Amino acid sequence: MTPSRKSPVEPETIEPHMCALDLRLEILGKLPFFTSLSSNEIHQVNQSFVERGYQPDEAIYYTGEQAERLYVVAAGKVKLLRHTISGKDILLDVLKLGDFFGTLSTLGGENYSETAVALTTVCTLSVSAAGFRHLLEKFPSVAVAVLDTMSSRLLEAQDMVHQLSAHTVEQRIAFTLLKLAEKLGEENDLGLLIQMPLSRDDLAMMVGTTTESTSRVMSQLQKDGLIRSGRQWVAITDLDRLRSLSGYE
Amino acid sequence: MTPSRKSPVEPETIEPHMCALDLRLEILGKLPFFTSLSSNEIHQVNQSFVERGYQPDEAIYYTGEQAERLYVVAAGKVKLLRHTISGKDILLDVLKLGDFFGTLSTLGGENYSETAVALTTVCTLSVSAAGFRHLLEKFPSVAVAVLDTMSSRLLEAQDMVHQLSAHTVEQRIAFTLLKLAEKLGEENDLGLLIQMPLSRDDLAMMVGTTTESTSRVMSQLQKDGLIRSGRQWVAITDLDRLRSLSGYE
DNA sequence: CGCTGCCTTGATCTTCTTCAAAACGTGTGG
DNA sequence: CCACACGTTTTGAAGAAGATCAAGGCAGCG
Repeated sequence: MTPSRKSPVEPETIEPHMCALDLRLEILGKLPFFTSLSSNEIHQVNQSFVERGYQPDEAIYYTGEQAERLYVVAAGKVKLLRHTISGKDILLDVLKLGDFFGTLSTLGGENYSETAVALTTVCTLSVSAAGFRHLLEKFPSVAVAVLDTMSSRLLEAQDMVHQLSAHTVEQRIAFTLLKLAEKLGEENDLGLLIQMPLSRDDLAMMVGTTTESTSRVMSQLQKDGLIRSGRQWVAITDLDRLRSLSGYE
Repeated sequence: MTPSRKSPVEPETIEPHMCALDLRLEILGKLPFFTSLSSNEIHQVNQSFVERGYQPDEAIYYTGEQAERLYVVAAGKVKLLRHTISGKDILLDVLKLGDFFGTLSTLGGENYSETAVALTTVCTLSVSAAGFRHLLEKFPSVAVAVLDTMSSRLLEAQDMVHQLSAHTVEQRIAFTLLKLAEKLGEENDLGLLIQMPLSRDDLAMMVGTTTESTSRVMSQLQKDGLIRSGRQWVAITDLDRLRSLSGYE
């Protein structure tokens, strides 16, 4: 049943030149924050940003560290997690090209509330809290754009709360797969493939359950023909049924 | 055991004059958004706001309605809820004097993702999305303040996700009581009293469980001397033990 | 005083976790 | 190219946590 080849997920390869100047400008210009700016202004903005690369599984920052910077994903994928005393981590979000993370507070002096880890090879652009505040004050339209982004993030988090408190593990997994597909989905011969290495364990951390429970549910979903999945990859084959399963209005 | 008198929670009485002009200015001036403005500027801001009163249990807006306004609580308390198909609502947050709700998106054209209901007699000040956008562009410092507020809101929502996915019902109730006490707590002879009508059912909706489970946990907490509680009210008598129970770092 | 909500308590049943072990896939080094 | 080794995934069985169903109690209010 399961395809006999290796993971269909493309292993993101990033060459050193990928964070080069022209690329940077293009990436910054496409950020929702800066779409309203002229290319000249983008150039100014670019001055404030610093680039940096990370290897898979390398941490970008840890929970509790002084929150000093705002990051933007310039290439690759990043995951945000929280730890618990019991060692039962939870995975808050997965970020791709153009997503930002770190601190949006312009005050500084706070701590990161989550840990950011490179999921693939990653290149980030980042700006200090003070530098960001500067940008906001210089370009009021940026502030408005940031606000809009923030409010949709807040909505997402509340969706998550909603989802966690009122649904079964199966429903939560269905919902999470749909969300991931929306963000990282790529149509191919297997179905709608989620473009990231995604283990049962990752999924378990996202929906707040165990690896075993996740495995059982995934097996069932596969048997029912809603998904196809193998080692660290998942593709959706029946969006409609998955959606109705998720119980989301 | 239980005090023989009626609920110790003050029934918030609001006189018609409570939304009067001078009061409005005072309230607006105290909002985190506007603390940086001069009293003259506050006067300008005030022009954009409209006031309105609500009775307990009256809806301010419903999920799915066109999201056109940003509200501020000028008096009383407001709760935000989400509905599910199964009728199992969840309670996202309780708001008090100075808290804002509604839409922060300056775009308009979106829908409210939650329902806002007056918990007590309530007076709100509100501004249209367009009017708010106007304020942001006129006073850049406001935008920065709004952002900071937003980012702490986002953190709260993520805390909630964290809490829901990794903890037992008992821990979640302990945590929720602590959060409510932090926001609405008032020291008195019973302990740290949560100043709002708070039923078992409300709590259940907040932690994503049933009325019965909540009742069992609350009885146990009372027996163990961590809280005192009666019909629609809760007071905390042992903060430390409650905190350690909640399992929150 | 009796009605209407809230709150409590018990018994049963479902869902999910936990513990344990085996099967599988992938990349590695012989 | 094969075989081994490691991490991932699967499966089973026992147990715990919580949901559900069903009554009954208690407070406040007309």
